[in-house]
Amino acid sequence: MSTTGRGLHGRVLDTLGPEITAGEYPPGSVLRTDELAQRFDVSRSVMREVVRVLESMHLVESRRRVGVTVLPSREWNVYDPQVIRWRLAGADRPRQLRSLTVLRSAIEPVAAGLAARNATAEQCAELTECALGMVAHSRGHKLEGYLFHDVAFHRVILTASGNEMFARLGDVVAEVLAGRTHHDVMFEDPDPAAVTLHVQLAEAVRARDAARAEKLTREITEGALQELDILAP
Amino acid sequence: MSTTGRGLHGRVLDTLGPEITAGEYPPGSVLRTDELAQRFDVSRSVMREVVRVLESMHLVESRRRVGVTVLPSREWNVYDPQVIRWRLAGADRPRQLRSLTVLRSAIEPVAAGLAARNATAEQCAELTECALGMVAHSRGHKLEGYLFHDVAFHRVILTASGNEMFARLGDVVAEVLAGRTHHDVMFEDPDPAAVTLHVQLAEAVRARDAARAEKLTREITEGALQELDILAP
DNA sequence: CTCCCCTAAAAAGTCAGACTTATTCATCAC
DNA sequence: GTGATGAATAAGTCTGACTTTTTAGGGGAG
Repeated sequence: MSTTGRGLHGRVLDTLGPEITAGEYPPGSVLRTDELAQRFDVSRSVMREVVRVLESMHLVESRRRVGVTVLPSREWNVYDPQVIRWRLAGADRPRQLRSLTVLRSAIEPVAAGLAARNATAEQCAELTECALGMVAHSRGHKLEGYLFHDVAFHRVILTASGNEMFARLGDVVAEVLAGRTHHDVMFEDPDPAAVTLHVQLAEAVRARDAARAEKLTREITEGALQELDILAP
Repeated sequence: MSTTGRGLHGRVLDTLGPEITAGEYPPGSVLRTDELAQRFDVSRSVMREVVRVLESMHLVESRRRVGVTVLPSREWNVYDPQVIRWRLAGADRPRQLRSLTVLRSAIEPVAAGLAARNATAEQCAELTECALGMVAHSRGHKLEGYLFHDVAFHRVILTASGNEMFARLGDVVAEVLAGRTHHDVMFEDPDPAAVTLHVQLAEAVRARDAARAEKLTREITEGALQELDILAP
């Protein structure tokens, strides 16, 4: 699941990328391509490709006669799935999880409202199926099964919204939900109220009730915010 | 403003990237690095770096013995500012502008609510200044001046939210607003109601009234949706 | 002494060519 | 028909030489 193909290039990237996003090099630090190539025992060609990719993510900037400068985190492409994974794997995972949960709380209600308007019959069926799966795994420490259906549920909502920007956040939501299950809260069974909300949301979408779908999703995401001790607006 | 530095690498990227995002190569099309290098009259090294970057944006996938395969748009990193610019410059600009405006309508109200809680005194002052600037340029075909202050206003809101994911959408909002002014609607002076809403929003943030700030922003973004004939939820 | 220009050095950028490796496809034996 | 074998292909990697840009430093003119 660590993504980046298995070429030499990918392996170097998967080491250097996390180091940078973890803040191991303070902004303004200068790296030299040749030194990096030596350190990773790869040719300059490979190292240059790695630097180019990091540059396209705005993690670094390469300038002649200067070297490869690490940029401040304000510049980073924080929506790049790769960058998100690297940061979630690093030390400031909690902060990251909060940012993303707040993002969810903004996006998902609107997406659900659109899904209620645009979802196909097939998507409605998938939604119901996922909700039922969540119910079935909501008791007896079946956290993995619950997570699976939860992720699928939210993915369908985002896709069914018909907005590609929303659809592309499916992976982000999946990471957030997985993070919550695996590392942070949720030691026991999920909150029964949350399960009920998902079932009701599936119904609302099927009934084409956009306002209700939006409201229910707002309740779901508010629960997620509270779990992380983020004040509800 | 076309971004990507001025190396050979950047120039090739600025040609090939837009071609791909414009859909000139249907998904599944196979490009060969050597042929591309010939076409652009650059060495394979440079071409490989370009392909690597396109791959990191999930526009293409490179596989041995196969070549460089163009991926379906569903895979693209549509939040990459570079990709956004390329697509906005291309043929499906209108669709793109709609997607982004819907995204705005989800994000900005929540961001404004957070800004009302977190904005510094300095940011409140900036906000007021921007709003006054908008008022000053709201009559007499001073569209450029109006746009400038409008962009600055929304940037401050997104930054003041304190959420880095929101803050990073400043550029996107700037592109959307600029697109609206330069190409699409708005032949005459801006809607006076919108100007008033911005002034009131600046006041609400200064007064730390999160609920009001959120509601006012929702009205602003609903106006933007209506301009593009997108049904209001 | 200050300021400007000129030179030299440093690091990225570019190129060319040789070689390696993985993958696919077609052929052939069973 | 199925499975193993081999050859062809295109990306992947390495090396070394050369170019270009930018900065820093030194020397000369005022």
